[in-house]
Amino acid sequence: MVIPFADAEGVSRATATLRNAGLRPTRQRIALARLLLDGRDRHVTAEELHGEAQKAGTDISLATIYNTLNQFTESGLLREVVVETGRSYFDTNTDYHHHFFHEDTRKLEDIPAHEVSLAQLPQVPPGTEMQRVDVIVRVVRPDRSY
Amino acid sequence: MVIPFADAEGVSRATATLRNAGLRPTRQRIALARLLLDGRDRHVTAEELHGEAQKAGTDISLATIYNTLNQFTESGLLREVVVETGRSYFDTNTDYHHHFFHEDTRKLEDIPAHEVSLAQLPQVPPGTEMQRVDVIVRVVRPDRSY
DNA sequence: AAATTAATCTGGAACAGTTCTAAACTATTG
DNA sequence: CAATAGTTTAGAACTGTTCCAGATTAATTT
Repeated sequence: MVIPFADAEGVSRATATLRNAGLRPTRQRIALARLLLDGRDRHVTAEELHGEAQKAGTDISLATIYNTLNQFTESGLLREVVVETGRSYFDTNTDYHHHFFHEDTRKLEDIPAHEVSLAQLPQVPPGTEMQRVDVIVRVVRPDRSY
Repeated sequence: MVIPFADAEGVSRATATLRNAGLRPTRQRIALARLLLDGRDRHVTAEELHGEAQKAGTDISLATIYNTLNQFTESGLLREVVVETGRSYFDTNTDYHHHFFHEDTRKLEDIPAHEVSLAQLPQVPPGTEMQRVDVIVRVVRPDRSY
């Protein structure tokens, strides 16, 4: 028998994190913060997170999953990564870093910050300012069928 | 009065391009090749291209626009660029290069190849090979409202 | 600690972009 | 010019996401 979220530790840490971010600590947000913001570097889609929450014994509607992922992203607790159309990935690592994208498994993997370096950044178009640079290294498992 | 596609030049060039790519030169593909593959560097969405084709006097169904964009991409005449979920951009420049993405106007702009250089590429995960590296520099028009 | 209020959550409908399907059409081949 | 293999099409279907209006819950006031 699993007692979901029995440890008060995680709950109060999640609560603090949410308060810091200016988000009211609701049952749903606490549960998601505990699943997501526990220090591990992860890349989840809304559907995946929804599944995980179910598995952890918390019923959270998909609409709330989406709302929460967006709110977490807006308040800097998560970072959104775009690698394919039609599917959003949310990264629990908000530090500056880049990604491998496994085209065949559709999984993201962090590239340690120091392993890519941009020797030269372009001058941005007049009247604009740089917001962020995304580097995506797309990899595949080579086809050995020939 | 506009005579659409009156110049035989463009038609035969487009036809040749399509044949080279192993694509049967149909009325629709020729029209799209002429709109798209004329040497200009452009970034179009399916909807935009659909609109352009209409304006040029060619009725092409949206399904065909999608089919054609995908076929052109598969055969190397176009390159797909992913910067936002839910919307695909097709780039007529298939050379190695990177992009600015204007977050506010949702427009892509090429970064000349020599203006970005990756000093160091990461070692790819074991068992995989690098397929492509995408660098997206996201820019915004700064908010001067304060 | 009840009442008030403001924010949040929810299921389901709506939506956008894209792909699928099966029938009609057309370029190529013989 | 008939046969056939490939292509186009309208519309349905699909996927991921957002919107909505009513129900619920956290915070605030009394």
